[in-house]
Order: sequence, then C-alpha cells, then structure tokens
Amino acid sequence: MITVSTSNEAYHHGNLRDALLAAGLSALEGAEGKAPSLRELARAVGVSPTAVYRHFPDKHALDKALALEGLQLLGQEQAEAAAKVGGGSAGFAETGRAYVRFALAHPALFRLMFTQGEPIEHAGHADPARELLTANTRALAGDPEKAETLALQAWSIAHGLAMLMLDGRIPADDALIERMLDTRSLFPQSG
Amino acid sequence: MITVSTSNEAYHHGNLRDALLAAGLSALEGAEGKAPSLRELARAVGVSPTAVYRHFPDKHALDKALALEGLQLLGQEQAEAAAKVGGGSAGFAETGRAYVRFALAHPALFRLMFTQGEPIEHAGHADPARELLTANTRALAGDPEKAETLALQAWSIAHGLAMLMLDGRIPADDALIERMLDTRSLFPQSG
DNA sequence: GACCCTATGTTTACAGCGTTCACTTTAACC
DNA sequence: GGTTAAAGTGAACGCTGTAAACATAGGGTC
Repeated sequence: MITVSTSNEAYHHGNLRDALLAAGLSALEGAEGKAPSLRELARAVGVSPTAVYRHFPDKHALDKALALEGLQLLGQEQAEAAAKVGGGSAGFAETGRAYVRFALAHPALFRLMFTQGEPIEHAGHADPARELLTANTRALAGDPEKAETLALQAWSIAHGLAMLMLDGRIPADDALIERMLDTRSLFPQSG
Repeated sequence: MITVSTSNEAYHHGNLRDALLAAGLSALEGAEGKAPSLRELARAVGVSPTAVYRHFPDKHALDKALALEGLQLLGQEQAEAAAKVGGGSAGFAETGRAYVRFALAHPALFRLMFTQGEPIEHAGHADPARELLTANTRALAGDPEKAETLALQAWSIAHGLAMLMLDGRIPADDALIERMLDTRSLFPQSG
C-alpha cells in the first residue's frame, strides 16, 4: 500500500507523502512504538517540518492516513488468520483472536487507529476488518438484526479485551485471550 | 473526596493540591471536556505553572490523581445504579449500563482513567468499580474460575462498547446499549 | 518577641511541539 | 527556453512540560 523510492533524493517528486507514512508506520509498529510527532517524521525523512503541509493539511490528517494504513493491516491479518482455520464459525472466532493479537503487537498503532475522531474512510471502500465482521455474523446468524447485534457484541468484547490489556488492566496473556473469546460459551445461540 | 477552601487566597496553605484536582475534574467532566494542560490548571487556580511541582512530581502524577478521582466517581455511580434495581442479577446488568453511561457522560475523564499506564491504586483500598464487579460475579457463578472469566468478559464488553461509542465507531444510542448488554442472551449460563 | 527552617510559592529559561508566513527552488509545459 | 504551479526552506509565534535559582511566609524553638 505504501511505496517508497529507492533513490535517496528527489523527494521533490511525488513520494514525500508515502515516505512520511512509511516513517510513521515504522515509528508506530512494534511493542514499544509511540505516536511520532510531525517534526519527528519530517526529520526521519530528511525534510523541513513545513514540507509536510504540502501533503497533509495538518497533523490530524497525517494521523488519519496512518490510522487508515493500520486498519488495512488489521483487516489483512484477520483475513489470513481466518483463512488458516478454514473460515466458518472457527474462522469467526479466529478473527477475534487476531484482533486482540494485533492490538498487543502494535499498541501505539492500534490506539491511533481508534482515536481519530470520525471513523476513517478510504474514498469509497470501507474498513476491511469491519466488512469481514459483518460478513461473518451474517453467515452465522439467520436474522439480520440478530446478526448485527452479534457483530457489535463480538466487536465490543474483542475491542474491550484489547484495550484493557493494552492499558494494563488485564494481563496480556494468550491463554486468557483464548478463554475470554470462547464463542461457544459467549454466543451459544450461534454456531 | 476533594475539598476546596472558600477563601480566594491563602493557597499558601494546604489546599493547592485539592484545588488543582477540582479544576482538573471540572475541565474533564462534561461531554465536551478535554484533557487540561498543567499550565491551564495552574492558570485556573491562579498560581504559577511550577507551583504544581510542589504537589505532583510531574504531569503524569497529576493525571493519575485525576484518574483516581474518576474511578471513585464511576464506582459510586455504578453502586447507586445497582442499588436502585435491588442488586442481584438485575443489579449486575445495571452496573454494566452505568459503566457505559458514565463513559458517554464524561468522555475525557473516562479516557484519562484508562490511559495512565499502570492501573491506579489508592494507598491500600483498590478500584471500587472493580470490587463491585468481582463481588457480583462471585455471587452469580458458583465456580470461582467461572466467576473470574465472567467478570472479565462482562468488563470487556462494557469497556469495548464504551470505547467504540466514544470513538464514534458505534452510535452512542441508549437502546443499543440495552440490546448489547442483555445479560440473558450474553451469559446464559449465569443468572 | 526574635530567629531560623522548611514548605510553598515565583521568575526565568529551555527544548520540543504544531502551525503560519514569506520566500526559493525545481520540474513540467507551450 | 521562459513561465508557471507544485514542492520545498527558514524564521517566527504561542503553546507545552520541566528545571534551576530565588523569594516568602508560618510555625517551632530559644
């Protein structure tokens, strides 16, 4: 999704925006990642702070672009995880585990993804993680209203668990994730 | 929990700490509240920024103290809500609704309460909201391990719902809260 | 009642932040 | 090949949290 030129110069043509996003993601990724400042990213890319404003109206826009990248990544990892167990009800449960694993693996990025005020929207096509969720629940529950409730409940519990673990309220323990996201005990009406 | 003197002066004696916390809470409370800066609070209280450092080692310590106040408030509101419906299983469900309602009523405060790194601890006695939770689940589930799982699941779903609503991912709708936190469908093994 | 000590405040200063403005460079086009 | 618009620079502003040196006031002791 991001392409950076190999030439060390010529930022003067086209790729500053992507270079900034790449620098931002690499600052955010990893368990020790933290939200980078605008000036920090400009430095990392070898450009003056104000150059950033040629590509983003303000810091918030930069953050939103980074959040969008994060959402794509999350959706991707979830889809892969679900595919690995063969989809269906097991795949649904797996997307939940992948969600929490993603949050724990990229805490700063995950936080950024959800702190941007409005939900992020790529021009036209929406959040892939969310699309996956609604597709899964529609397949599991017959009634569409039941499906939506199930989707939001599943999302809430995964998100809450992720947040509470990130915030140090609940030990970030793999076995605990397993126990908490047991769909059979949680949502007995489905699957 | 916080007491502020009525005299407009004499901060030189005793109450700057409490005055700062009061100013902080009033900045945080309300739907439009935002996290106040240290200097902002110093200004509000009529004191130089560095005076704050006589009472808190750094900004983070001030934030933690504010978070602690928030946790007390939350626990209080939950207990009241549960008492109003007469405790028991209905009371348990009510604490969940109160949790989400609190988050929506005081977004900035709620965020602050959970972004302080380590869980907050008042010297000795712990988070009242959490005590209420474990007491409730122990009463509902016989097996203590089942009770703990239930507690963490209930916490996660309430917290996740609150966060997703605060972040604009899910409409902050009262009827939706009701539907999402329906304990009978969520945790059929209990109550 | 004078004295000193400690708690609590002030002033000044520094580096970093996001952002604005005026200016310069550069690549592309007729 | 000169013009123009896009994409960069540099200096500056007000904000932030924080450190260091200094001022002041109140309480306890002689």
